[in-house]
Amino acid sequence: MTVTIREVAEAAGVSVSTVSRAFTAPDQVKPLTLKRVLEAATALGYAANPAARSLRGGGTGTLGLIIPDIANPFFPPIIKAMQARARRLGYTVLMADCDEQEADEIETIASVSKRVDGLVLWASTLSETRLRELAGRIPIVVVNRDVPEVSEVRISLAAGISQAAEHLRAYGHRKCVFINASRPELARGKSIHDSFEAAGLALTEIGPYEPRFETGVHAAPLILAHNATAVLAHNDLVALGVLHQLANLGASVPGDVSVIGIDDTLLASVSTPSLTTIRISPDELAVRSVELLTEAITGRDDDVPARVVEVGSRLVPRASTGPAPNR
Amino acid sequence: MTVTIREVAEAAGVSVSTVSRAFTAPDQVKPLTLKRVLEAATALGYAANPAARSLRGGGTGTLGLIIPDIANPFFPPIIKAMQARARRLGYTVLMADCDEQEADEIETIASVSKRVDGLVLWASTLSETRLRELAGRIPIVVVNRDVPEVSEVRISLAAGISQAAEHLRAYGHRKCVFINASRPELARGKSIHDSFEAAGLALTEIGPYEPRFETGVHAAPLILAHNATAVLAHNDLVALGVLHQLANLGASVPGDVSVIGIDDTLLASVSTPSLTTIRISPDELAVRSVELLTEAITGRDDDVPARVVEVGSRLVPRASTGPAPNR
DNA sequence: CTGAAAGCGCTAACAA
DNA sequence: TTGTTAGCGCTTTCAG
Repeated sequence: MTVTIREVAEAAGVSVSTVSRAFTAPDQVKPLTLKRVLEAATALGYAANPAARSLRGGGTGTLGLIIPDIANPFFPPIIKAMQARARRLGYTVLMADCDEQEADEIETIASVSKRVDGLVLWASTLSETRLRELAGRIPIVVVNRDVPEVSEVRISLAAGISQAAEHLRAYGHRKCVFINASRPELARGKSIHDSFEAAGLALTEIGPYEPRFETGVHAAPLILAHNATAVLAHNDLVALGVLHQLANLGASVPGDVSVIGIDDTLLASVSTPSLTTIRISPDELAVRSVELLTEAITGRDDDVPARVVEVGSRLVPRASTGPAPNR
Repeated sequence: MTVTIREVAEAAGVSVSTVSRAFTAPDQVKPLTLKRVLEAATALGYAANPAARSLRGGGTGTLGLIIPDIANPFFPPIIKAMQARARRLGYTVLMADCDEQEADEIETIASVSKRVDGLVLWASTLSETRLRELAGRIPIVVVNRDVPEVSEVRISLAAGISQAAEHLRAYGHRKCVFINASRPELARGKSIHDSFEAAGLALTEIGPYEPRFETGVHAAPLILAHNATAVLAHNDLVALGVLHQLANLGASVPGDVSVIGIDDTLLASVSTPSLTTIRISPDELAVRSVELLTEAITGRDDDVPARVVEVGSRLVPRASTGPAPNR
C-alpha cells in the first residue's frame, strides 16, 4: 500500500542506496540516474517515511513548541510565525499547550521529547534545575525565563515602556497607575518604575493580580480613586477590562483617562477605542527562537555555548491615549 | 545515551519481548515479572521510542489537525480542547496552520500525513475530489465541508440563529441586516433568512465581504441607511467592527442598534458593550471530531462507513442587544 | 507465561 | 558513481 524506497529502486533500475542518496545527497548521484530515480519516485508517489529516517538516527525533522496557553491571544501569531519559519528550514512544528500547569508540562515534555529534535519552552513553569537537566538531554531554548547555560530569547519591554512614558509625559500626564499581574519570575514591573520616573511621572503600582479581563474591571475604580490620568496595564486583556469598566463608570477614554496595554494582540486593534499598546513582534520572537533552536540542534556535538538574544518592543499609539484632562 | 528496551531487559533479567509486552500487553505478563520490568524501566528512565514503534507498524500515536488560520480567535479554544481530548486517548496532536492557501494545505498535508494516524481538516480549501482521494489513503474527518463518503463534523447554526431571531423579535425589532462574509462553500446565509422570516423580521443581506474587522466598519453606515435596528454579523470580529464604527457615528449600542455576532470568541466577552453572540461549543467540536477520527483510525480495516455528526449552537445574550428604539 | 528471531523503511559504512 | 549490507528500537509470530 505504502510506497517504499525499494519499489522506487526497482522501478528506476537502481539500488536502494542510490534512491536514498538521490534524496539526501543528490550531488553524489550521476545526473542522469538522479533524474530516473526522481521520475520513478514521483510516478509512484513516493515519500520518505520519517519514522524510518529518525529511527536510523537522522533526527525527527520536527521542533517542539511548549506554550502555556494557546487561548491567550498573544501566542497564535507567534505559533503561526514559528511554523512558517520552521517549514522554510525543513522542519515541522509540534505544538503543545500546557495550561500553565507544571504537571501537564512535565508530562507533555516527556511524551513529546522523543518526537522532536529540540524544544522551545515558552514561559516554562519548570524549575531551573529541571530545565537545566532537560537541556542536557535535548536542545532547548527558553523564552521569558532566565536560566544560566540555557539558550534564551528574552523579551525586553524597556524601549516600549520608555516610549510609553514619553508619550504620556508629552500629553501632560503626571500621575499614572501600573496594573501588575505577573508571575513573579516574569515580572514586568522592574523597568517600568525606572522609565516612568525618568520621564518625571508619578507611578502607583497596584496588584499583583491575575492577568485577566476582570482584573482590569476591578482596577478601573482604583485608577479614578488615585486621581491618575493614565494607566499602563499588564497586557491588552487587562487594559480592555479597564476600558470596559471605565465606560461603565462614565469616564471617557482618552478624555479622562489614557489607557495603554502590552502585547499588541488582536484585541488592541479591534477595541473601542482602539488601544495604544506596546508591541512585541511575534515574527521576531519566532525567528529568533527557531534560529536559536536550530543552531543548537545543528551544533549538538561541537557543544555550542548557550546564547541569549533579546527581542525589543515599541509603542503602537492608537486611540486610547490623549492629552491629560485639565484640572 | 538513550535507553532502549534491551537495556531494560538486561536490567530486569528478561528478554526484550517481555519488556515490550510489559508495556503493550501487561496482562500477558506474570504480575511479578511485570513489576520487575516496570521497576527496571523507571530506574533507567526508559521511554519507548515512537519512531521505532510506528516503523514497526503500530501507528504514530499522533493526530493531525489542519487549520486555516490559527490567528482567528475561533480556533485556539478548539485546538486546546482537541489536544486535551486526544491526550486522554493517548494521542499527540500535530497542528498545522495553512493560511487558507490551497497550495500550503497540499504541501502541509504531504509533509504531515506520514507522521500521523489520521487528519482533521478544518474548512479545507481542497477540492472534493482531492479530499475523497486523500480519504482513501488516510483516515480523515472534515469539519465544515460536505464531502460524500467522508466523515464530517457539521456546524449547525440553526438553533442559535432562531434564538437570535426570537430574541430580537421579543425586543420589538422589525428590520434587520445580515452582514455576509462567507466563502461560498461555507455559506452561513441559508438558514438565516428562513429563521428571521419565521420570526416575522425583515432581513436585508449585505455582502459578501471578507470576514474582517473593516467589514464591520464599512457596514455600520449601511445599517443606519437601511433604517435597521438590529444586525447579525458574520462573526464576532465583524461585529466588533460594527460596534466600533457605530460608536464613531454617534449611534448607541444597544440604544439605537442591537448587534449580534457569531462564534463567541474571546472578543465577544471583552468588548464594550459585551457582545451578544451565537456560540458554537469548542469543546463539543473538539470531542466530536477527535471521536470521529479515532473511530475511523481504529476501524480502518473493517471499513467503517463515513459518519456525519452535527454540532449545535445557541445564543449567548450579552449587552449589545436590547429593546428596539421607539420611532 | 516467556524467549528467539524476523523484519518495519531507511541511511551509512564499506566495497566494488 | 553505485551496490551490498548491517543495523536503528521495537513488536510480533512462532516455539517452547
